[in-house]
Amino acid sequence: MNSGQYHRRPQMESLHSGYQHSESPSPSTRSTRQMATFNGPSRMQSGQQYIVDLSTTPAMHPDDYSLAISTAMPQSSAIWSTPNQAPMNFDDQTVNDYYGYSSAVASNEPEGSFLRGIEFSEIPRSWTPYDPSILYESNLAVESLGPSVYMIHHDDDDMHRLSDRSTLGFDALENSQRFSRLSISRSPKLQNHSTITDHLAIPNASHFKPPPCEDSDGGGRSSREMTATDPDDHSAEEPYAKLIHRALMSVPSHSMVLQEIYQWFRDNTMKGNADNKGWMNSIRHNLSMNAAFKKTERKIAGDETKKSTEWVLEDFAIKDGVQSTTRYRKGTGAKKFVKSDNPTPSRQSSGRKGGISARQTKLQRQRIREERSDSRRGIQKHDTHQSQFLQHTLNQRMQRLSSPSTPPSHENMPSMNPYFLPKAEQLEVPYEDMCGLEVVQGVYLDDGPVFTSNHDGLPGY
DNA sequence: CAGAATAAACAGC
DNA sequence: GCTGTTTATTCTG
Repeated sequence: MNSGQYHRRPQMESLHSGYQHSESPSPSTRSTRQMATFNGPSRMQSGQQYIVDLSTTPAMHPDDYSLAISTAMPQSSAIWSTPNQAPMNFDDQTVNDYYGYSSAVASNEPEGSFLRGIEFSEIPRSWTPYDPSILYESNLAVESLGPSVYMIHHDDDDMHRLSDRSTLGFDALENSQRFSRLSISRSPKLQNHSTITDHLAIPNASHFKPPPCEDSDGGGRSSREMTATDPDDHSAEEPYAKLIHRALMSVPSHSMVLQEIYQWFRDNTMKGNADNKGWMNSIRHNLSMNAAFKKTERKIAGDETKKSTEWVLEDFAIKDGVQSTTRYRKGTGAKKFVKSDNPTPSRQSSGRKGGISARQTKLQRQRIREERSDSRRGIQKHDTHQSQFLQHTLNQRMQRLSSPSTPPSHENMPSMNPYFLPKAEQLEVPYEDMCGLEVVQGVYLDDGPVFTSNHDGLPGY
């Protein structure tokens, strides 16, 4: 395989070479708007075209490759499809009930309206909203955005518009995690650009700890990571599984071939710039071992004999994020590996190298933390106020969760995913209280998760 | 002890 | 040689 063929900078993917600009009536709004159209990327079928509403981004620069997506999506068929799955209809409650992920993947709207009216196959692989406020307004999942999203140019009006969102009060805080994730997903390669969080004056969401039920990892560690206290060094903080997850989330299809993942790492992480190829091995290891990633084959258009192997995010991973690869080994569940009494010297050596590297990583993180703590002392007083504000908000959330008049929403429901249930100590509210769940045991098989309840032998949900 | 990084053996193509 | 899977080891929190 020619690895070079995948060497595209993700920031450049947003605009296909077929980009054109025109004045045309919007088919969705029937009003005359300034529109840009462009053909899709290579994997789109020929003839498919994109419509971008520039009216929402009056200050788009020609050399800014970020795009605006119209908020006036046609409300037609509700199709959720990924290239590797049969289309899933949001309105089909039976489908959503099984996995419980789909509608909440994309939207907080009860009916789950993420990308209603457009099919994923029509979306460029680096679909990139230009204005983060669009995400805010349309409840799009920020997690679906890659680092390339955060390249925004310096435009005072836009910045003021963003800053204005900081005054939205509770609603703004409700969505603070989205902004938080924006900040933590910031690409280190884009440090020379303005970033959303650089200008967001919302009670600085990047310092907030997300509610536990929304913690993608479900563990305390990740709370530290996901709060993005140090947005610049997150790539050094995040484990491979999460980085891979981010890579796949950066494209609308949530799928990449291995070489694309490699390239994403080169472009967006420090790991990908290492001299050796150990990081590639680690990526492959994580892809293989983590149930969040599924290998699929897709025939290459034009040549039915050739197939490309793509790695796709599982539905639950799209919604919930990934969990540790170590804890969760495909097919074997929590298989315990038997240590051999006489490990080969080569294995010993490998393990030692891994340990040494882990220690170096830790020291590096310590240095970075120390440097940043020095530079941040001036804002600590502000942080204290933010923490109190956050605690108040979280209390409100938890009250709503436990209120009998407020049934748990999809958003707050723990998903049934093959990572099993999060540890009890990680939950401030027991799952049973939140969702009426019984004690559930699960086994993940190749065909998917299988759960049993503690009575009647019926599924536990 | 769980999680993470790392290396390497091995098989298939 | 690349890809994918699996096993093993060490170190950290």
